[in-house]
Amino acid sequence: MEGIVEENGAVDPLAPSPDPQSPIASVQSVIQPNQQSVIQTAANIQPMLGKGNVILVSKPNSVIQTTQGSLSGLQTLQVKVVETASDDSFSEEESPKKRRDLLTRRPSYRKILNDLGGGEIAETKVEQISSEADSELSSHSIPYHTVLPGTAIQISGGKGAQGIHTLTMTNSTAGGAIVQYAQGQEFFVPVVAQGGNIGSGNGEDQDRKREMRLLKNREAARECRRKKKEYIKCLENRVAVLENQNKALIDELKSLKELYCQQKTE
DNA sequence: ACGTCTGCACGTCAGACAAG
DNA sequence: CTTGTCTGACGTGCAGACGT
Repeated sequence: MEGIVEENGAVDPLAPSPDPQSPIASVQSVIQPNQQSVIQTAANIQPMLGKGNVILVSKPNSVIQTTQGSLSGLQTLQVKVVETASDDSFSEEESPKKRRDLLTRRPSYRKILNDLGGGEIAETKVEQISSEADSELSSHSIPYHTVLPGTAIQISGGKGAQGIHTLTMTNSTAGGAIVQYAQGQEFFVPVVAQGGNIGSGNGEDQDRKREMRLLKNREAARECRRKKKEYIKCLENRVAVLENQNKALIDELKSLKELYCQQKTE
């Protein structure tokens, strides 16, 4: 099956792209409406830019750019100019909410990173942290319901200095405590009450819920910041690529002008 | 040494949003 | 509607650079 590379007509470079599994790969347009398109592709869709593939662009005279810096393969590409829906093409029936979503709502960093192919790494990293915490606990035979009375405990793994882990209990509440181990990794350990129930009263349950929420939000905030940084790096890279491209185009224009003047005077 | 400034990372809250 | 997630905004603490 032939691959189709379709220009994403969105003006916003942050606009979400379609399902990556889709045969239609998305490339993002980073120019203003009614201007010629600059199509920038990620390296991971390079294989698609081969013979027999079709690039759909919504504007004539578009420039196609790859991160590889080579356009040689594009000679085999077929570029089709297609009519695409403009921003004004929303039907009256389109709900205001959907319209607003499509036009103004900035996609989340998670979405953006997924589009950029970095989402999976982020997901696995988070899961890895949790599972590492799980395995650390189980490997040291600390059941989740263990009461941790001290503020810090050390557990030797039996393999010398490398096996020593420090668990620091903080934010201790009636409902439990947040335990930090290794490098900033932490988890919540509910305290077993006398009767064996987790928590005891309504207020304590509220406290525990609040602690859990704060902990999760803390981690979410960290993750959000990490993604934001990654995203900003991406944008900076794109700026660099576009600046280079702009420079190259200016040079090309210059030489073509010179050639034209030369031929004119002859 | 000391204060001040600046940048960074963090925790928390609030609000928007999505999923069930 | 409820609950959980994401992210902007705000305030705080810390470290390094800089001027005095």
